[in-house]
Amino acid sequence: MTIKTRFAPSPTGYLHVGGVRTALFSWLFARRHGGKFVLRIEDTDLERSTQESVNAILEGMTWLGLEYDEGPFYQTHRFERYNEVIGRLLDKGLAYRCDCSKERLDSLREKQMAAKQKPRYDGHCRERHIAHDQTHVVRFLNPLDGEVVIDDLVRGQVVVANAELDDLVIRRSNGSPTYNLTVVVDDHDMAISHVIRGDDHVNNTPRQINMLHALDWDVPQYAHVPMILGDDGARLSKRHGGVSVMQYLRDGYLPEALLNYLVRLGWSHGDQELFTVDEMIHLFDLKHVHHAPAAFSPDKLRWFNQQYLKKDDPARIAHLLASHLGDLEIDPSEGPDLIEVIEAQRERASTLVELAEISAFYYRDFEAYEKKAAGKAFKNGADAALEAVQTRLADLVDWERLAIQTAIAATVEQLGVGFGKVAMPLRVAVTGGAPSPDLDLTLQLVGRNATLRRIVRAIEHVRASN
RNA sequence: GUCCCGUUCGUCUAGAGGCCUAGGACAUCGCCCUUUCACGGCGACGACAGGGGUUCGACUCCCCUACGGGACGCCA
Repeated sequence: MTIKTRFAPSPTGYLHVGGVRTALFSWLFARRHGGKFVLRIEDTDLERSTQESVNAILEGMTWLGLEYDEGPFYQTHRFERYNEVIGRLLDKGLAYRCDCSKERLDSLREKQMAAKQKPRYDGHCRERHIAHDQTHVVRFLNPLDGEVVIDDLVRGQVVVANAELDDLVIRRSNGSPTYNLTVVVDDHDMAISHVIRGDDHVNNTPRQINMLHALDWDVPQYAHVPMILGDDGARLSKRHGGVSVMQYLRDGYLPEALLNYLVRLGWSHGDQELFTVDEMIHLFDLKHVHHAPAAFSPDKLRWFNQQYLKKDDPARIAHLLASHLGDLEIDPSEGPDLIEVIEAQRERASTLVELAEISAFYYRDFEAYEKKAAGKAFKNGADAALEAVQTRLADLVDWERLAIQTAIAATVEQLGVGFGKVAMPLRVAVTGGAPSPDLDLTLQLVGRNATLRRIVRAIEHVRASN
């Protein structure tokens, strides 16, 4: 059997991490088994679907590298096919028209709730044989007896009694087909072998299986993966990661870090935390998908991102970092080599945004000294140390770290003080207090002119404030 | 309310009846490294929801309770 999975979002909002995680699992499963991955846009809700949302989905998939082999297919382009299937169901007596009023349905629901029953359609129009009229909804004739068994690849066997189900609407009064019908038709037409989706769909599965049976079509394999919760255990919301995936791009996350974090949310391979995309593909399986919902942890995502920041190709990071530096109105070509700066700073940041912020001082004079650092470094006497080291640095023929190191050491010896007495004020003078690597390397990268200029500025600052 | 699903450190998780004195990761705290900040290393704290069974033996199997989530739309 050819393995084929799909990701089928509805374009009614941004693409968030929950959706991405489901897409990732589907994609991984297809790749793992040499199958195909389909993208299908479920836009039958004409009211709420928007082109912006479609774009957001496409954009997100591209950013994360979840490339699809077929699609995107749009359900709104397939209404003719859905109607054909609905017609077939009608002809076979497996669906019927219903003209129950909203009022009748509402009061029915109220009565059932009051009687502590599950609210559901009572089949009122089943035998009424309402004549053809486009304004009437069409309902699927669900079996009354028996049960539906789902052999779910992650949860095992799930059994639901048909008595719990009702005759769901498959065509609205405006003529458009509904979700449960379109999924069944599309998954069949697109030859989907494995339906991997969020477990908010388990309740729909028995209905879909019944329709599949009515149509005499094969039932695909199902795998319902648990949902992602916010870090407070409640439903994902904007407060904790429920934002558009593109926000993570803006916030300076690397796509592979997000993917790595997400694959570990609900899936595991022993104790392994770090997976390259290739490893994910080779190791992913449905068997190790956890059954319980998982809470999203921004802290751990940051950790993953830092891991990737530390080991990714600097040239690639440079490319991505440039745009974040641009946001700070910094042009990296007007300063030290960006690759060298990245190699010096990378392990001090968790995101590209942070990396840009702590690297700004290499490219332009900072506005103000970091208060705590300045308080410690700019004590009385710091001006003398700065003056002494400035003199030696100004005399350097070669502006490179070894020479710089020697100059600092000579100053320390000349003054007869501890290394920190010179190094601390010097570091703050040059970096403003930002996290920075070894002093000699830092000064080398900042450059002679900027270094000397900043030392003078610091001397003035110390004298003015003491 | 009814149905479905779930429940291991604060969080993500390992765990397929004896390998569990319950392992790893994030976070937190401490120590080491150190020229700041980090990285790294070492360590500490910290969990099988509760109760009944089954079994020589239960985190693992069964039942009940509690709690949590999902579904119950002419949304998907």
